[in-house]
Amino acid sequence: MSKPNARNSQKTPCEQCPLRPLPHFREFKPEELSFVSRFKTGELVVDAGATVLVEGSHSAHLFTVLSGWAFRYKMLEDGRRQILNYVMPGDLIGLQGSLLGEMQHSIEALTPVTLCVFERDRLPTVFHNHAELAYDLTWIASREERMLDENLLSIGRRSALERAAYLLAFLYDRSKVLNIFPNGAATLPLTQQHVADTLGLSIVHTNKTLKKLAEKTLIRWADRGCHILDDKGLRQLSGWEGFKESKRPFI
Amino acid sequence: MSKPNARNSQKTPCEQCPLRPLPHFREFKPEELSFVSRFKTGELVVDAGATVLVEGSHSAHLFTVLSGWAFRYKMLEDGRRQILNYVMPGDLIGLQGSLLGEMQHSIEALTPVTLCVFERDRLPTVFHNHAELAYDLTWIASREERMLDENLLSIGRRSALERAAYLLAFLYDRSKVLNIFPNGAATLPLTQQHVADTLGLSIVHTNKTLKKLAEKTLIRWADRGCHILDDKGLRQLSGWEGFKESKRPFI
DNA sequence: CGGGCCCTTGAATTCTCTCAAACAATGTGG
DNA sequence: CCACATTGTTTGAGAGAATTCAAGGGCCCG
Repeated sequence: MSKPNARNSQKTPCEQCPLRPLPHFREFKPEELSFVSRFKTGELVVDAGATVLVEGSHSAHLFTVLSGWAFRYKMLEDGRRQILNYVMPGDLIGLQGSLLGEMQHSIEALTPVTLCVFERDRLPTVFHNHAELAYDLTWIASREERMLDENLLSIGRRSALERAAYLLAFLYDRSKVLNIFPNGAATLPLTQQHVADTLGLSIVHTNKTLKKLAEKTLIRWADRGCHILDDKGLRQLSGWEGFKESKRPFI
Repeated sequence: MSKPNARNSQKTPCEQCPLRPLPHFREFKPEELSFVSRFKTGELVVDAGATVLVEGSHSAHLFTVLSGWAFRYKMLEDGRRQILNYVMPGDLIGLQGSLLGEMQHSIEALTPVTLCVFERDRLPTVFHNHAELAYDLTWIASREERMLDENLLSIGRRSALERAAYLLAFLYDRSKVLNIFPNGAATLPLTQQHVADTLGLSIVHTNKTLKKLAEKTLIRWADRGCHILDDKGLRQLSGWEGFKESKRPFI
């Protein structure tokens, strides 16, 4: 486990947030925006591979991902690891598992990540003075549940091939609306070990399964990442219908 | 899929709620109690085996379980079923998956179930006028996430025997604080098919796995249910530490 | 008494894991 | 620039886990 190597940098005002103009996110009223801008106390930059939060710790902060990818995971005592979900720009970190109290999972950066930092102990202000934002928080928690439900269905009941196809389609679906693939070609910044730990498979079998997907020209694995060639084909193979999500809130 | 066979019966006032006095739940202020009592519009009784909510439907209601057991599940097109979580007295139904919009999962009663009914479209009132209750809603969503995280870890990374032990310990842990085992002997009202669909295993292999737990005198399967003989042994075998939960809110 | 539901068991097959080894790409220190 | 270590990917083979198929038994209820 490497050190966070965290640097507090100057703060990007929320009014100039590069994510907020995206059509994927709901619009904010000016007063909401100004409150969030005051709620945000700083920024945190984390290296790829570094740990953002550790299971069992108490974190005084909530984070919103400004850029980069990360993942949430839990481990068993003997080292077996299960990746629970992935975190991308616009996602809130720190709400999952508990509002207060110990973190029930760890978070690790997959790429260099920039985080907006919020003080957890100012949450009551949100609930008392900003009902719409409080509603958004619950909505966000509910969205996370929906993803976990899907992942649970997948791991529990889909075959290895369907599972892999689902995961890649899922990550593609989430990321494509975030304008993070400038050249158009979607590359997921994962290793096969991450895929294995998400699907609940061994790395050897994961490799053989991904190879089958590549043989069907649904994906191509290269340059330490997964290139999505045919997202529709992946969804079809997995029997997953994709997200039915219009605009979503983000804080 | 059988019909709900739902009956609206007379309403138990929240002031006389049999669950609220339990030490497991946090105390309510009088005004919170009176608001919830007005928020509650009725009661619904559902037979064992009946479907409470169906995936894809729009439900105008939220429910709190007053008595009985149920479970949330999702299905693939070809009929494979994954049970996502169980629902017991004090649990809120209808928050998972989406605040508004289509249900993303179905719910089925395991025993006869009595539900307190709330109007979903009065949720904004909660957020605007009852910040503490709004906070509780988010807390409840967060608790559900924690359980889903644990279940995901279990299905993804635990062996069949560990998984079964975890599930039974988990259900026992949740139910023991609810005062629903009057005689002291804990019996979980499940069939082995339910266990199989929760663990992501076939029914045959589930049966053989449960038999091993019985041989270790951790459980006894009889009378259409699972008798917990040694919950500490189950936790130990599964490597699960149990809930670290003090008082919890409920609505 | 028959039918349905649930539990149980055995056997063959399929899937997935572990072990083992090798290769490619990258980065580091000399 | 090369030697070397590290990380990530690939492949084969044997062992182990879990599935499907098949059949039988117990119990409750109409």
